[in-house]
Amino acid sequence: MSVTVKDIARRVGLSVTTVSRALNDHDDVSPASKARIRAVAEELDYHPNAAARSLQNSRANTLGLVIPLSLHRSHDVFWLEFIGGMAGVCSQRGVDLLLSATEAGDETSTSLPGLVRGRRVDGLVVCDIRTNDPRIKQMQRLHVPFVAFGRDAAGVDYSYVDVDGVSGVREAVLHLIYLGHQRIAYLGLDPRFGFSAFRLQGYREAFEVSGLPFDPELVHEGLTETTAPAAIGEMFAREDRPTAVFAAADFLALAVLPAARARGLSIPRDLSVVVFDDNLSVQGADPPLTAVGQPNRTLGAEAARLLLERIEYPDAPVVQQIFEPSLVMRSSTAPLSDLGGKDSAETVA
Amino acid sequence: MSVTVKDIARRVGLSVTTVSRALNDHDDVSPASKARIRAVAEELDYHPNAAARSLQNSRANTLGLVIPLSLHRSHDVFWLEFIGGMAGVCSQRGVDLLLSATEAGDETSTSLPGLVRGRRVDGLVVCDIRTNDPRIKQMQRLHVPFVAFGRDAAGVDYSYVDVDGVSGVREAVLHLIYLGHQRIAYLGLDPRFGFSAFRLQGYREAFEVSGLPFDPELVHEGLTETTAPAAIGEMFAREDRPTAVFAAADFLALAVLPAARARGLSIPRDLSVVVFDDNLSVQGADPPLTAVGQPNRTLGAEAARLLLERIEYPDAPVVQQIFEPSLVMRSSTAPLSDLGGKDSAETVA
DNA sequence: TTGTACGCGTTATCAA
DNA sequence: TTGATAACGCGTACAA
Repeated sequence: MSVTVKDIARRVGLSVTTVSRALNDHDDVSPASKARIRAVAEELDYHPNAAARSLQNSRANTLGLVIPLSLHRSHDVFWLEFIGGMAGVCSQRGVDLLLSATEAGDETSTSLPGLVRGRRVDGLVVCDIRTNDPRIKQMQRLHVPFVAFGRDAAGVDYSYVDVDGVSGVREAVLHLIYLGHQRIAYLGLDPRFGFSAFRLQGYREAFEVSGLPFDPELVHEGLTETTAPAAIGEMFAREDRPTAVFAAADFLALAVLPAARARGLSIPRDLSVVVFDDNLSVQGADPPLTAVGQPNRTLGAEAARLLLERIEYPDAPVVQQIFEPSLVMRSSTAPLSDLGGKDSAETVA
Repeated sequence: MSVTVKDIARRVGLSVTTVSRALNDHDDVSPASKARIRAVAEELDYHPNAAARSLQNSRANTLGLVIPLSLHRSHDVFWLEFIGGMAGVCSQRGVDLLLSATEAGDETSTSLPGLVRGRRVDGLVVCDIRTNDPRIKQMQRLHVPFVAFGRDAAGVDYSYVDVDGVSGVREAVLHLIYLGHQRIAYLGLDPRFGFSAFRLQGYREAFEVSGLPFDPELVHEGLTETTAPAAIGEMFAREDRPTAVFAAADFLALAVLPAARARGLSIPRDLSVVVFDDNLSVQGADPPLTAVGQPNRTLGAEAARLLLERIEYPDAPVVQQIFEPSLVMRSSTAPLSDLGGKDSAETVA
């Protein structure tokens, strides 16, 4: 059935030791033997048994990615690119990528440390860190090599890769403020996500920096696909409706568009919109939305690199890598038109 | 470092054999021993070494997913849901999911059969089957358990999961024809993709069925993100521009919208649009697009199920599962307005 | 330069 | 009900 070193050894009339060394390119094998052994290995289509190898050198040669596929809206395109980034680095470095997609409530499944302790993987990239995430402590206690994607507000004693949500949102909101907007709504996700606090903080900072009053009434957190439309509709119905909106996710921004249209609000003339995370749905919207872009692929790639390093040098100091998002100007933002007037629809950028 | 059965055995004063059997819930261990052994295992946070287990029973307990992440537009949301579907079934069945994301040109990396022959995985779900895909033959020759997602036009002797691209497109185009359209453009992807032929065939069949002339001039294949805008612009510039468009991918449809706007064509009044694959960018477009929806998650889940079955019963007959896509009516399609008139913009659905 | 012998952690076989 | 032993396939001291 399976071809093993033994088969090759028999075939070439040498010992398994020599075969093993030849295939691993040790330099204490005669070139002649090496050549023959390799030829035979090729001919027999030999592939080393990964399990045996793992068992021998107690390394799985595999990275684990723990990702909450069903927690977010399942079609959150961000993750695909993140995965792609990790996969690229993995294939380049000759390690495999194991996907552990945790279902929403199903924390019981495989314990994360279990994956490592059972030598299924050598380390983990853990996504979607919540504030005060118990998984972090657990992994630290068990000395599981890991890199977090995202961080909880408090902890700073572990390696992570993250985007600077504070500055990303702050710049986005400042952009709106520079355009003259003062009543800027904040549409946010579940505050339990680690990034939620950062994004909201960025929003507040923008107001602080520019000395504008912060109105808590304009902050809507915990919005979901089902609750967003109603909340947005209500917001627009009010007398003192906002003149601009920051949306923490694509689907929130896309819910704003029809709601605005329904009330006869034209974008960007009557309402400016900025969204966090740039993707096809945001670019293809009408009008294309000004967005806070993250280096999706790079985030995944760096997470993988950091993890590999961490596995190799477990005692190396913690590395924390924060990427700056960039504001991509499109045509959903414009200067506040004076007194709700209808003529100042020029974009200043 | 790692806790093994030996540690447990020492601790409870029994043999490793008994420990192993207790942990695997064999019924020839005294309840008392079982309880003690389990307690100690828990206490020591024991996790069986996956490699050792694999080596012993020559099963990796892992499915491989071979997916072309960078080949398509990287943010093709479809794949994320497909992966989610597979991951769900895997976690439910207690097997792991190994992701092998092949880079565009990099066919050399790990040979697919190698993954199985090296016992890295027990079988493969292979995506993005091309016409006459060499990987299929290779896997068949080496008796690698696999399930394809997609099929090449010819082959029918392997297990696959697929969407009925022919009927999906045919119904979509017939919908347009029923609305009175005759000049319907076809915007397609690289014809080397297995599904391309099916989709184009669906397009042709719609014309055959309804007895309308088929105009090859209206067929544009091999469009990419970079080439699409020009091709579309040119198409609209012509005197005999189409009155409706079928787009084989989200980004193609999203490229149609601004091009139409630029020429003063209003959708759906002057131009109807149908797109293959339903997702957020399509739903959030203005207007929301009539789309051919695929059961993304189900496709992934079924692929995983089929593969598990195939691994367990390698000699069972081939299973080929074709899912019917469904046409989701939205507001990008409307009856052909007579003589380019501007008043008959009612939707008939 | 090559071969012998052992161990990685687990499970299965067989005997007690 | 339990235990000793072998085996899975590989890599590596150590000896030759």
